[in-house]
Amino acid sequence: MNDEIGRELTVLEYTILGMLSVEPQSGYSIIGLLEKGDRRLSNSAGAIYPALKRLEKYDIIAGEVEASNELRPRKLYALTPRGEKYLDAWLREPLPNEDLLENNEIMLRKFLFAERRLSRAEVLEWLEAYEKAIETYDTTRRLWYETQMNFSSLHQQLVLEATRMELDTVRAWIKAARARLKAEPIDSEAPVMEP
Amino acid sequence: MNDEIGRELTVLEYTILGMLSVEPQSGYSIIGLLEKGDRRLSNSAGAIYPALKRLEKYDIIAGEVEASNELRPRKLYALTPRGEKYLDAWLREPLPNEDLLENNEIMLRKFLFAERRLSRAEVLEWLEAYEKAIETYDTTRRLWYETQMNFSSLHQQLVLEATRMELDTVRAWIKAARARLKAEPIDSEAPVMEP
DNA sequence: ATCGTCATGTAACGTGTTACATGATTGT
DNA sequence: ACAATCATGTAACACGTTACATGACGAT
Repeated sequence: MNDEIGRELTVLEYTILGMLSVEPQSGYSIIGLLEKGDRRLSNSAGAIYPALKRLEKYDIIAGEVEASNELRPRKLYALTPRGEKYLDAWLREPLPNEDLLENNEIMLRKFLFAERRLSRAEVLEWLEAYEKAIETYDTTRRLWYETQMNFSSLHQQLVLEATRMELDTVRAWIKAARARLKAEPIDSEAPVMEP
Repeated sequence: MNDEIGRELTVLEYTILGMLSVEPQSGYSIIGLLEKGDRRLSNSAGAIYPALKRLEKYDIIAGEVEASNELRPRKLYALTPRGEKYLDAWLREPLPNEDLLENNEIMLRKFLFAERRLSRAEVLEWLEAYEKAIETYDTTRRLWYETQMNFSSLHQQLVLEATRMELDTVRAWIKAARARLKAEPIDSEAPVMEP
């Protein structure tokens, strides 16, 4: 039982942890979820089943064959206490100063899973941190290409404009999300406290 | 000299082709370009140099050591005629109906490289096709989650809202880009015709 | 004299891709 | 009877990551 894994989990692995945190899943059901939802992720048997085995080996998830009275037995995986720690650490992890727009999908995934794992206050803090990181990202980006703007061709200018628009969209979303979260009453079982 | 490679080139490989289409580059200079620009791509020596060797093996690019009078020799790669065909085929490739938002960065990269490879008319057609693909993407997406919206939690609703906003942004950008391209006069050497 | 930059490369490793294998069940 | 779906898995392969190796040049 190694306490240290020695590497960061992959996005796929964290996503699996997030899914399991909502409800125990089998390999097959995870594939289904990935097909419907996240298009960027693998969703192939050759990626999922080995990932589940790895996570089980690390004692991050635990699999159990569903009640044997079932005719078609599936192996249901659930988070171990250690797995919950890993998931929560990922959700609370400080935001990167670079690659923010590039990882916006991952940010949204984290936000999604945070609903059940973090308190409303923590989520609001997280959004605030995200907003600040976006500002930093934006100013450095502006400084960089203001020097180069003169040389830019038409297409280059348009691509830069696209990233600017995307940044503004993320900013607007964060603002809206914060407002929504402040206005809306807290869900019944949002921050689970029991073991 | 295999005429068929037997696989699709990777995004990194196509990006290298695009860079070489603007100007011959060495492995080291490509690393520099990737560091400054595309954050999502590898930019590590262990990825670039093997990729260049692969592309050279396929006769898609050709490397030549820079004038030996130079003290520090660098191997400059340029597109072969075959490589130009591969790049142009990629740029003209029909757009996917799925994964559009997920691949928006790739779309922008294509748009960037298209400036020198496609005619203004072709670029406008491409943008039109992109716009249509976005509409299809949007309607199927709406249909899908209108059925599930009732069950959505607050965070789920906000994530869906985020993707909706991103879609609108892409739409708005396409509109602006088309307008700009129609208004702006054509660059001097936009579609290069000489060998 | 040494450090940072320019410049090209290799080796081990690991995740994800593609394709295949297996078998029971449900629907037509 | 046959196809599609449920369900789990394996094997070959390959790209990218990390780390290391090498060496010349310019600056302090």
